[in-house]
Amino acid sequence: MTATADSTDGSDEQRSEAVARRRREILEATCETLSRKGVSATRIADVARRLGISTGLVHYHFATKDELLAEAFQFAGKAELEVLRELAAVDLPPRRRLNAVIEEFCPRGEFVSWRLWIEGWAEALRSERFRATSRELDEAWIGVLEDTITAGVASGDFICPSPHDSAWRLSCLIEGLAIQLVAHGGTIDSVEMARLVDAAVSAEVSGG
Amino acid sequence: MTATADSTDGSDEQRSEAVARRRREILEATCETLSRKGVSATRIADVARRLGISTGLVHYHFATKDELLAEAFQFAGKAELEVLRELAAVDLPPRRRLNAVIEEFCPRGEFVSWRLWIEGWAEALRSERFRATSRELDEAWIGVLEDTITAGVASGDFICPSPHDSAWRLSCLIEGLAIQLVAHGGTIDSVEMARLVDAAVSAEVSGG
DNA sequence: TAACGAACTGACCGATGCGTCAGTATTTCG
DNA sequence: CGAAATACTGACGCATCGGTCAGTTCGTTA
Repeated sequence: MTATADSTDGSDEQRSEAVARRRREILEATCETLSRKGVSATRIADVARRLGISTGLVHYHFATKDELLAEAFQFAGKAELEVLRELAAVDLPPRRRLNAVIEEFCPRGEFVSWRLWIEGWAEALRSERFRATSRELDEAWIGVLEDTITAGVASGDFICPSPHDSAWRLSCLIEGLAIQLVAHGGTIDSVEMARLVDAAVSAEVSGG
Repeated sequence: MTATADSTDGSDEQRSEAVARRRREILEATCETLSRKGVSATRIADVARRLGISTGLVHYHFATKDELLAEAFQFAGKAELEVLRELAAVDLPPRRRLNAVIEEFCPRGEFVSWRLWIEGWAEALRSERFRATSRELDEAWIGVLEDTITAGVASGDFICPSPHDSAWRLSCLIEGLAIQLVAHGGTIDSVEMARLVDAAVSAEVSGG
């Protein structure tokens, strides 16, 4: 049986540690390549070269290129979800948690992840697997935002008629601004973005 | 001299009417294909087949595939800018104009244009020309929104401390929601989107 | 240490699709 | 009308790249 066989579930547990590590290496290399070159320009040879392995080995672990890309995107999504879970577990006062959540969401540095999400949206137009991953990630983000706002309303820190609606609006606002920052490059900077987001946050959670 | 030579400016004026028409046909066919299949899966043969012409003829009018795609995207952008200009020229009371502008912006029907814009954002990550077109379009949208809000403030219909900021936020909110609607498909519908946008509009233009 | 299977290599095959080009049809103009 | 320019065809060359496979290395177990 080849290592590729059970790729439908991402569980690495019962696979040998070495294989799991190799798969992870390949997925990470794929994500980096994906972020720099985009879906269509990413070659299996790029991924192999980056790791100093043969293209055959990539195919040994991942049946097809589509498989590899979809799984890499999912891998990145899961990593982000992990960050989210940790963020949700930290015990902070509502206002500070909301700031932390939004801070984490907004693009920073080289935009590696955000370039991936933007690629993902375009890919989601045609690929079921990309769409599912992208949706899942977004829903998780909105969920964390909503929970945070709801907690703040319960504690009396926030006034917000519909945490659900506010979470949706804030999440979408941030994504729209991220497009300007990451894809359009130069229309706004992170400071300007933070300013616009902060104003929206204030409006959403303190009054109707 | 071939028809391709002066493709740097898009001016069709001094070109023969027949050639201009042919170029337009090809660009329109390319936009449709682009919207359905995406940038990387669009083949010159697809465009040619759709028009019942040879691939050679496409190359006769457009030097390379990159050229063709970039110009098609720009063509779609210009068409949208045209709609904007008309919208801005209509004389309506501020509230109704704002509604009309937003109505026009939000995704409808088959999402043909919106699928194109989403493709464009991903492409803008690497292509200078796609980035320029996409930016230009976005700036125009924000500009129309800002002008409309400013007019409403001047007439006393709106209360808005910063039409500029509000226009940015509304535009980005709509783009973020469009991703959910068009790319993620099924997370929300147009009615839900309209509801979320309306609430944001009310918050932005009637109070601080 | 022999043997077996898993991990890995890299050359190769086949498909695909862009761009070219020699040639053909059509229009323009002297 | 004849000739030159323009519009157009479609087959072909050529490069690219995904996926296969025969063979090699490595680790593990009897």
